[in-house]
Amino acid sequence: MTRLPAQNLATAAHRATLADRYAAWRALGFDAARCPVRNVLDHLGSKWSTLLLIALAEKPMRFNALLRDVPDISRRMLTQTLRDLERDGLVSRQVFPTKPPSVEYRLSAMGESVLGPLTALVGWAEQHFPDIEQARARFDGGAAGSAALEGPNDRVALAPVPVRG
Amino acid sequence: MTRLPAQNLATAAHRATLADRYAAWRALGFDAARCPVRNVLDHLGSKWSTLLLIALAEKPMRFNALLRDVPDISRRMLTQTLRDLERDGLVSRQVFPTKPPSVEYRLSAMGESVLGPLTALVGWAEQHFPDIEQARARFDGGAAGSAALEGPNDRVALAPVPVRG
DNA sequence: CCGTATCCGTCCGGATACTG
DNA sequence: CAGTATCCGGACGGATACGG
Repeated sequence: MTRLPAQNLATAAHRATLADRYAAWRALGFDAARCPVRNVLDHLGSKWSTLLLIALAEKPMRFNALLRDVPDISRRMLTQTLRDLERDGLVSRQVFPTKPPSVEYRLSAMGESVLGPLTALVGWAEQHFPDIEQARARFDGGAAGSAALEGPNDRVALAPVPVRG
Repeated sequence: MTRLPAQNLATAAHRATLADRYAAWRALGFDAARCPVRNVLDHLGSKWSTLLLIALAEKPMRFNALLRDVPDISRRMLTQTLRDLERDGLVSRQVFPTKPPSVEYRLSAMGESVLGPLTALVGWAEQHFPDIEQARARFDGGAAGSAALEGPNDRVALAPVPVRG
């Protein structure tokens, strides 16, 4: 009733786009090897890769600089994540034959091209972070806690679904 | 020399945006609990959540429908991922008191709002999937294989970096 | 300085069987 | 139909020590 029509149109468009791709993936047999979501996004969603891409977005950095900059990462995970990113062609590794040797990591052209979509998603995450924390708090303490706060928003079952017509 | 100036400007803007946020996170102590990337994107990047969001983008679905639709997912992971998405407020769960009971999952308003950024990222993944596969192939077999293919593209170390000024 | 190797605990995630 | 419980292998991920 009081919904925003513009927003509905926008999400409807996104729905259609995604539904089409989803159907296409299914048509291709939905092989894990051929599904971009499972092959590409799973890597990007890995614990540290996004953070590293953002760190490298600022400027090229050396190994120990990254180690200091991303506070909780361990040597092992830094090496491993950088290698994964390098393997996917998002980051390039440049060795300077100094003594002691120094290695610099920088975003490749493809790595820079992902910053756009990534920025959008990070922006969404920041914008909705309060809502998400609120939803989590409601969900976690919700069962035992206040039932009166959310009365009319809880959708109740009114029209039973026919069980597999 | 032959770079595209427009693209450089665009990525420069993204760089600046991300660098600012990164600096802001650092200023806040970089606590894991307060970093949207680590708190929100890690969940979205989880193995199945993106796929489920896309599946639910098409239309609301019931448990076993999702189980059939996302071929490789197990009951356990489907339950768990749906609960996580529900906890974050991206998916709502509606129980119909039929016999046997039926449960329908649908995107919440916030869940629909993520489709935009997600579509962008999925689009990027699809667009660059061939390049990524190529990069992987080069990286995996690259060390032993053809060195002549990529001659002038390999950046060599020319100017040694001063070791911590 | 830039990693690799090793050890080791934790959690992810699949298979199966069972309940309401 | 829609889950929960249990088991179990393997991957994730930290700490430490060592090598180039």
